[in-house]
Amino acid sequence: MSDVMEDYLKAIYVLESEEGPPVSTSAIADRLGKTPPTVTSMLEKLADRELIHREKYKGVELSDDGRTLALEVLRHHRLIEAYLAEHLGYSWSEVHDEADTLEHHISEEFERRVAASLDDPAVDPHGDPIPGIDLEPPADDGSRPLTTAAVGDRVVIARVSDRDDEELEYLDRAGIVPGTTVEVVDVAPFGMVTVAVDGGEQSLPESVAASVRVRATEADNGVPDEEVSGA
Amino acid sequence: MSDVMEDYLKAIYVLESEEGPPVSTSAIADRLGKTPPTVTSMLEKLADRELIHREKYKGVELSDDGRTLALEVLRHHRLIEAYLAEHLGYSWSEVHDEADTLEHHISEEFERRVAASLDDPAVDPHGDPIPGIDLEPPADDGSRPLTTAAVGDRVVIARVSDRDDEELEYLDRAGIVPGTTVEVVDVAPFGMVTVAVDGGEQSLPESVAASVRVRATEADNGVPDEEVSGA
DNA sequence: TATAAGTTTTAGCGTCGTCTAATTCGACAC
DNA sequence: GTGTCGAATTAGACGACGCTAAAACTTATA
Repeated sequence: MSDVMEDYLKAIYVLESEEGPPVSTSAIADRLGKTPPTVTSMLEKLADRELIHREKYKGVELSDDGRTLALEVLRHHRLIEAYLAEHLGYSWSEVHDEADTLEHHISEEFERRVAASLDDPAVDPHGDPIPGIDLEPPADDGSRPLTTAAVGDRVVIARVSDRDDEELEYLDRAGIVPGTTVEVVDVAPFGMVTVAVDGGEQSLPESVAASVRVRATEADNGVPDEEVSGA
Repeated sequence: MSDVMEDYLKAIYVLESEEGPPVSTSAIADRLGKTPPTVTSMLEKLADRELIHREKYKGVELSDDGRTLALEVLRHHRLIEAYLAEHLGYSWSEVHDEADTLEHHISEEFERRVAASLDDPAVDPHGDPIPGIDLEPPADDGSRPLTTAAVGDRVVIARVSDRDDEELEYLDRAGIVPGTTVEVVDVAPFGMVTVAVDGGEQSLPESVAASVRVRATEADNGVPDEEVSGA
């Protein structure tokens, strides 16, 4: 397994979680910053090794082996993020890039020691679940995108996508961090969501709001109380 | 700079310290486990980038740029070794392999934070000097190979080469660790050195003794008191 | 249902780092 | 001086991974 293959598997895993299988060639290409032909040829190799199931022109899906490998990389990534924040003083918005490289280069021993020194954390600094040592897919945490909340909802920030550094810094400064409780004060027709946090208000464009996941506050029952789209 | 190039530069740096320039193609090939033609072609690339000076059929020598790069990698390596031992509970004989990989994959930020959390250490767990942030070559530390000591000398273990895991484990168990004071009780004609340590005695074959470096104890003046070989 | 638009794959190529086999070089002995 | 032997380089190949341009497939639409 090369670093590169690990990156493909991780990308497919995340895309499966976001959009469900099958995952398209172009979605992978976009996420990894490669051209579609490059992705096609790597998908052929992954299929040869039976890490994915592939139907030409249709898309791919992780096999059990591929999923296990993807979860191992994801476990590395999130443990490293947690470690950097906890023991080396990184802020939660800085850890992603460092972890993205290191995840491919640590030993099992290192993984064990880092996990132990953190007391086997369940989530990373962005609120994303850390796969366990058994490499089973983490259970659904009941969070949903902020874009599905309705005006008046009081919700707790569960996770913030770690894809974009600048966005993260912005949200950090705005006080929108995992664990904070916010109230939705407005949802504009073009998807802009405004929340009350810390006495102030913050408006988030749809693209950003979609990458913030929330959970109902303890008072609520955890089920969205609006229709979410059709259904 | 690829990982691979960094490995070549580091190897050339170490070989220059051990044997002085010029460094031969085959010495590099041996150290890195590559074939000589492979090394030749990489040396051409390093020379193109002016990281080394090269005379065909003669050997190579680091340029100033190349040396700086080598020292940066070495700084990473030794800082990581120190960090693993100090903060993650690795023993000093286990750290080498992990550091050998990670040294190529950490950011400047990570380097800074690790150095700070260790309070800018001067040596790694094997006793090897850690190049400073200025990337100047470390000054001679006055140590010399144990093979140059004479019977009756009392010396302090200064450094133990980190090349071989098993050798390291053995020396660790024998109590031959940086900082220990030992007395040389015998030097056999074929190079075997026997030292008294901890009330017991340990005999080391020449190959091992050569990779252990010692310094005079405080009582001494730091200058070898025997002729060392010709000179 | 025929065609256009968009996606995916195929074809063909370049670079990097590695190898083996063949050749050339340099140094030392005679 | 010349021959020989070990070290180094050249020649030629390969696998991994990336790209662009062209062809093929899918799907939506008219």
